[in-house]
Order: sequence, then structure tokens, then C-alpha cells
Amino acid sequence: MPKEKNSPTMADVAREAGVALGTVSRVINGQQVGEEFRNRVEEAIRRLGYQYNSSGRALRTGSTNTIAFIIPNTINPFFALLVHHVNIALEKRGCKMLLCFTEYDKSREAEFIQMARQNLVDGIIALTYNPSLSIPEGTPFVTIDRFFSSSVPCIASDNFGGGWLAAQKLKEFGCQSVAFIRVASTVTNEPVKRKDGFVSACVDLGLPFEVMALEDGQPFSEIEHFLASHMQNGKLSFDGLFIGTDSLAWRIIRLLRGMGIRVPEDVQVIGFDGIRMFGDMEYTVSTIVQPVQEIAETCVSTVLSKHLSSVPSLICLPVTYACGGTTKA
Amino acid sequence: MPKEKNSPTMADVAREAGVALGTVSRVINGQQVGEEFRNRVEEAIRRLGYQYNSSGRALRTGSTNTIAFIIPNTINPFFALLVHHVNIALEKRGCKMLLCFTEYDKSREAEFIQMARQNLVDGIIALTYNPSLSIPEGTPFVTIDRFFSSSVPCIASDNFGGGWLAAQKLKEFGCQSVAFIRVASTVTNEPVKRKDGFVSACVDLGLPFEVMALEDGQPFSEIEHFLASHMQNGKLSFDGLFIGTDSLAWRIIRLLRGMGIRVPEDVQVIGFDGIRMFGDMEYTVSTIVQPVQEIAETCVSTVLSKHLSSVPSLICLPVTYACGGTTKA
DNA sequence: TTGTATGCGTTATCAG
DNA sequence: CTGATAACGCATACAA
Repeated sequence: MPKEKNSPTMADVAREAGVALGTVSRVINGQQVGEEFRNRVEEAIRRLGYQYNSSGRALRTGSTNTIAFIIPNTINPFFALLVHHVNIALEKRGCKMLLCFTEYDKSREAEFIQMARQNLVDGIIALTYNPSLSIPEGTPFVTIDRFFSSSVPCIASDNFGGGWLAAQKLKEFGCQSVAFIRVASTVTNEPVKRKDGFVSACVDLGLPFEVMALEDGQPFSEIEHFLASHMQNGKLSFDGLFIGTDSLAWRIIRLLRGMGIRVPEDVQVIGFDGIRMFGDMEYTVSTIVQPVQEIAETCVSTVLSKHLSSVPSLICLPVTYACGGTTKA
Repeated sequence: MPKEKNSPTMADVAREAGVALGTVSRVINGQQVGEEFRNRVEEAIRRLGYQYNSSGRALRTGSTNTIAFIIPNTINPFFALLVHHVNIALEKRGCKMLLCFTEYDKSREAEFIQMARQNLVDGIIALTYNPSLSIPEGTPFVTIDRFFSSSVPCIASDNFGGGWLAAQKLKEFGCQSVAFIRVASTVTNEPVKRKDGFVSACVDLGLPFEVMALEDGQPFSEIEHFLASHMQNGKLSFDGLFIGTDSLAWRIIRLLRGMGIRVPEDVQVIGFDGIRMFGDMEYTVSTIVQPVQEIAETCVSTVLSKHLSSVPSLICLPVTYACGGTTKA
């Protein structure tokens, strides 16, 4: 079954313009062509409504100007934002994006890498959770938030600095006793450093703290138990909480309010990510904001850079604090 | 510049297996091949780590198993959800998705359609705002929320029914006087029927109502003026509001609370779309929920259907009501 | 500067 | 059922 729609080809344009095939190609690729010839070709292109066929070019050049972006989904607003900025950054450089949703499925992560190579992508940007994912040789590969090896560039927020900043802010806002709560990740990725930075700052600042991690498989109610076990006379023994993500922070705030604890009056809460209502309105919670646009820009420029090997293996980008109404500032 | 990475080709596999090129192709495409030959080929494929090259196939067959999805962005959670479900639906049918973000730019919408055809996409799904967009011949085209002509299938929620449902719910929850507020769209798309359904229901149910539209270019403060002009003795003269989208509803609720009006105690609010916190948690406001997954499924099955011409030109899918805490139910 | 001819990897047609 | 071979549309090395 050949093509159904008979679009004109370069040969058609060449015939129409009375020039050679190669000349048409050169006009299209913006190479040196005599004024007279160029006009004839451009006229013919217009007349025929010619559009170049990217499969032919890809087959010939072995490159598609396409980057695969492997990510769990777009339902999570942080991922959605990432997709958006990655696409913008790619487009700015004349590249297309091949989106791959893994749904956190490790086997799908591997399948997509294979699929991406079948499609001759020029590079892969991946935010994955499979610790033993095998990185393909010969295709530029950049990861977000996950360090594989020194030969695979990893782009991330300054998670450690973010944890530090959270503790500093809580202290600044008058907290006397704080806690860090997160869901433990099965893989050791960059975001685990949020805890390290937080703990480090608490120690440095002389701020008493506790750490609670919801291990894999434990129900959310464990967090409820943790909080309940830190109540005395209807009062929580913490007046500041740093939570691993905005999403979890939101759930915990709901929980606290259900327990009759006011936020931020009784306890101040800082999350991580910088998620806004409806994507672009106010922050959902007070938060450490990830520089999503810079992350996307860096991923794209890195994966497209000619000399991947001379690129740093870990790039951390600066985070900022933003008030979302769950702190006293 | 030829390919940098020398992946094995079908010819390599054929040589390795000691068979003809055509036989390898037949094995890969699952056609009839003798048991012995099939084994030899499969063994060779494994040994060489062969992966088929989709450009070659595309060039030959004129089809890429790719559908272009044209949409403003993924920052808006509704669009993000749509992208997600469209991708799932496509993947289920072995198709890839070429995402095109228009950022509401009319000229970009047209450019993407051209780009999509250059890439030999097998079809286009588009959520656009350019009323005079020209639909390409020869490439299956399906729209969301926008009716172009009877030859271009349009998939949408039952916007009229949704408006009706909102009025019905407000009445059911005890409202005596209601209003509909929206930002007017410059294009006449399906969502404008939300007002029609609402008005129709109010009339039928004997519910007094008003309609307010923020025209193009008017600032948000116009809505503030509208509400302020309907205040008497610190009380709003409406006890129920239906807002064009959840996002606008959220902004208006913030506004109301700033004016000292309680939601839902003083005034109940219903939005439209069905946006959830963080994509999958509770609804942001009480809302008319669009069946996003069904919309996506329908778009995909329609655009891939062999006989596009025999498809209905407008398909409306049923909406539901969901409480998000801004109504008394 | 322009024309010509080859091959990229695949599918499909035609002989064997 | 299998082998050989001709396109598909394009970029490019080489010849003019």
C-alpha cells in the first residue's frame, strides 16, 4: 500500500522549475544557489504546495531533530510543567519532542528507550525510577533528578540547598521545634538530599527536629499516627513542618486541620516543588520552588550539545522560597 | 554526514541468518515464514541486537503510526489531563503522539498543521482557537470543542447538558437566585453552550438568574464590579453561582471571601471541567466534570477510523456533577 | 554554480 | 515459501 495522498516531491518541483533535483534540495536547505535558480525553485514550490518529507530526510541523514522525553505522566502538575518547558526549549532549537509516559513502570522505561532509538531520536531526556536502567550507547542521554554515572549528565534542583532553605525559613518565622516528613523513595535519587539539607541546617541553626519517612508500602495513616503521637493536650509538639513535596504537604495540611490544628497559626508548613493552583495561579502551599524552566533549558542544551562527554555529570540549579499561605510570611 | 551509530540493518540480519532480505522483513512483520527460517532470523536478530528503523518503514509505507495532538499547553490541568488520556489511547493502538503546543497563538496552530503533514502523521487531533483555520485535505482531522464543518468530526462534552445540570443542582441545594459568570470567548465554540443549558434550565425550573460575561480585553476587576453592584447590606443578592470554568470559579471564590462572603454558606459555587488538586486528589471546587478519558478515547478512535466520512460530525459526551466543597452537597 | 547518480533501510512485487 | 530487486524522498559526493 503506497502513499494515499500524492504529495509533490522534490522531483516534481525540479521538473516544474526546470532545474535539477539537487538544486531543489540546496534551495530547501538554504545553501548557495544562483538568484535566478532560487526564484524559479521557490516559485515552483509555491505553485505545487510542496512540503518536504521528513522521513526521507531522516533516512538519509540518520537524524530526526527529535528528542525523546521519558516521564511518568502529565497528571502530576510538576511533570506537566516540565513537559511544557522542555517542549518550549526544544522548539526554540528546531526540535520536536517524542513524549513517553512510563506511569512509574520500570519495564516501560526500558521499552521506551528502545522505541526511541528505533525512531532515530537525536537524544533522550529521562526522569525515571528504575535504578538498574541500562543507558544506551551512542544516543545522548540526560537524566533529571537521578544520578547514574559520571558519563550520564544529571540535571536537578539544588535539593540539598532547598532543604537548608526550608529549615532556615522556618527558623526565621519563629519555629522552635520542627519535623521533616516524606515518602521514602525506593531509589536513591537527588530529592533524598532534601532531608540531608534540612537536617544539616537544623543542626547548624540549633533547631530541634525529627524526621519521619513513610516507607514503601506503608499506608498514609502512618503519618496520621506519627502526628497523633506527637500531640499533647490537643497541641502538636511541632510548630514547623517541612514536607517532601507540595502534594504530600497538602494532604498533611488537610489532616492537621481535621485534627483541629490550625495552619499556619499553630504549625507552619513548607512543601517542595512550587506547584501553583491551575498551573499558573497562587502557590498551593508555602514551598521551595524548583526552577523548572531552567531545568528544562539545561536538559535540552545539554542533550543537544556536541560534546556530551565534557559536560558536568551533575548540575544543580538554585531553588527559591515562596509563600503559599501556610507559613507566617 | 552519515549515521554516527552503525546500528545493524535488515541486510545484516539476513547475512547473519543466511537468508534473504525479504524473509527478514516478513518475520518482523509477522507474515508467513517457514519454522526453520523464522528461528534462524529471530536468533540473528537477538545476536545482533537488531532494531527496526522507523524512518525506512515510514518512507516506504508513507505512514508513521503517529498522530499529532495540537493543544495550547500542558500547564492548564485540563489540557494536561487530556494529553495524558490521548496518549494512553494512542499507545493502546500502537501509535505515537506528536505534541504541538500553540500557546493560544493562531498562526502557530496553522504552522503545526503543516509541520504535522511534513512528518507524515496519520491524523491530527486539535483543540484550537483560530476560527478560520484551514483543515488539510487527505489527513484525518478531529477537533475538540470546536465545530468547523460537518466533514470535520468534533468531540466535546455535553456542554449544554452540563449547564443544565449546574442549574438543577443549585436549585436542588436550595438556591433562590443565581448567576452565570464566564469569560466570553472570541470564537463560537462548544463551551458557549454551557450558558445556554444553564439559562434554559433556570427558565424551566423557575429559578431567577442573571448572566455576566467578561468580554475580551476587559479586566478581571469587571467581575468584582458586577458582584459589588449586587450587594445589599453586605449580602450578595445571589445564593448560587455557576462559573464557566473551575479556574475562574476559584478566582471568584477568592474574591468573594475577600469581600466577607462565605462559600458555600452564603453563596454556593459550581464550576466546570472537573479539575482536581495535584491532578488526582480532591476537586478544587464543586464542578461539572468533563469525561476526559472518554473524550480522548473517542478522539483517537475517530481519527484512526478508516471511514471518517461516515462518522457523526458532533459527538457530545455526558458530564457529571461532583462536589468540591463549594456547595452544600 | 548546477547536474547526475548513488544509497540510506524498508516493503512489496515478481520470479523461482 | 523464499530470493532477488525495485522503488519510497532525500542529501551529498562527484562530474560537468
